[in-house]
Amino acid sequence: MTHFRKSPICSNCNDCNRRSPLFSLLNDEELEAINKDRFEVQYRAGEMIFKQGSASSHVMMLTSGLAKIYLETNSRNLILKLIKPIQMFGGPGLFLDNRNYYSAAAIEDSTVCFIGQENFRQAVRSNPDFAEKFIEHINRSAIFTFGRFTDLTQKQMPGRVADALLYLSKEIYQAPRFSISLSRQELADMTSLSKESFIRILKDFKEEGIIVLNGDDISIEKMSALEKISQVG
Amino acid sequence: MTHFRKSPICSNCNDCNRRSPLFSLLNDEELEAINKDRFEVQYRAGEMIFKQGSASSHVMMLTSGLAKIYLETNSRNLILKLIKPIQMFGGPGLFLDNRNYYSAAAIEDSTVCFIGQENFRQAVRSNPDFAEKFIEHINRSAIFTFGRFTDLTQKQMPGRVADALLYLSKEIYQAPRFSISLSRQELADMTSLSKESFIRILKDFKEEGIIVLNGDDISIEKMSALEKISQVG
DNA sequence: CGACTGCTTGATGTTGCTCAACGTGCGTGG
DNA sequence: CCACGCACGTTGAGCAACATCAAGCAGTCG
Repeated sequence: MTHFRKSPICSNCNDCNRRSPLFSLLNDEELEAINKDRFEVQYRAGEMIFKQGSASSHVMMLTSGLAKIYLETNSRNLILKLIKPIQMFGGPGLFLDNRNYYSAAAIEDSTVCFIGQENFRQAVRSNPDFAEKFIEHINRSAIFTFGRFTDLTQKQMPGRVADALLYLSKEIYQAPRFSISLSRQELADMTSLSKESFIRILKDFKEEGIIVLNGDDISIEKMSALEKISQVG
Repeated sequence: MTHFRKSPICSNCNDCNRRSPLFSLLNDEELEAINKDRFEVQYRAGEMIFKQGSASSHVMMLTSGLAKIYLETNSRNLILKLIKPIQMFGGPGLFLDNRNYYSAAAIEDSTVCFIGQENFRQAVRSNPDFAEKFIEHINRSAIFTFGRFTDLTQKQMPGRVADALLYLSKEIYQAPRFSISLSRQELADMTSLSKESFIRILKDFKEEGIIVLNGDDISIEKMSALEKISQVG
């Protein structure tokens, strides 16, 4: 089960400060205010962090591990993006109705830092640079979502699988070889395909020598071929 | 062609001020700053307002007419949403790289008010209430996009066509009967269907007595049936 | 009157899902 | 220790959903 840390990994916000471009804009006083009732929670792989529709009272930072942000629908889950350290998430309901418009769950064992919403809001109000940077962050998310939008509605199976592999390689693991901690179902949820279809395309890529596949270990052998497939859709 | 108005429809921002919850938060001085180099452009139906990828130097308000916001892809266009008076658009690249991440075009003859980006930015910096409200606006857009996302990836044809009709009826025309100013292709672009498929489903709805269809005139006869179809997908 | 554009309909082909079966590893209880 | 259940991954077969292609039709503009 989840475990509230008595002794947080970060004793103050300076760690995040060093690593997150957003919080480096706050002065000591503002950081102190945010630091005051900040707390951390640890999650085991598979555990839900928050659920779509529930009340959202905090802004969150992932400080270790790997998490998924996903939309829940009648039938399926749709993974919008993955979150790795140090990234902020939990935004959309903010300043609105304070509800979560997507769900989040840990994929690997993870640590999440919770920042009180009122404190965050106060920082936005008092510090224009911080506000601007935050708007920039939201806009970047929106643009990312647009990209996903066109990818998922316009491309067909091979293009979408290629997208997922490239995303994992370039954005998440930042290497051409990596060991995936997502299940096949979750990989399918990233592409809005059935897991059977995802597996089939993966097999095709393997047989064409584009990737070497061994269980959860993937090595992209022909990066440019994969990029080509991603482009043509 | 487009026509730069020497004598704008709004002589100052008070009109928008009255109607847009966002600008009502600015004081006279801030409004004056924004008003200073504001200008209006009129577009004829079908004309493009700005194009995906181009530089974005202004925040825009639609003050009359009807416009579409759409993503351009290799093959098709995907209409993200429609804009009616008085709504703001043109956001995502703001505070980032100042580029447009979607295209906009007039569907009916329209008037657009252009607000200098630097002036807008200054208002965000100087007025925390305005900043908050603007963030709220962006977040609302993001949430809307999430909804579209799940609708387009999870529902099949009848559900998507029902969504489009309900959107037009409830959000845009705000009546159960309306005369559509979008082409069949544009309606299809709202749903990410081929225009043939869209037409076919429309015909089905007509034959089932859910709508009365006469060219571009649509009357929704069985609203609850349509909502049901939208829900089950 | 002919060319053109947008709408509609039918016929045909492809894509990708569902379902079912089977394999494999892993934990649990006898 | 083995037997069993269970979750996950893999593969194949059949089918539903949707796109594409082609043709016809009405309105419009020169």
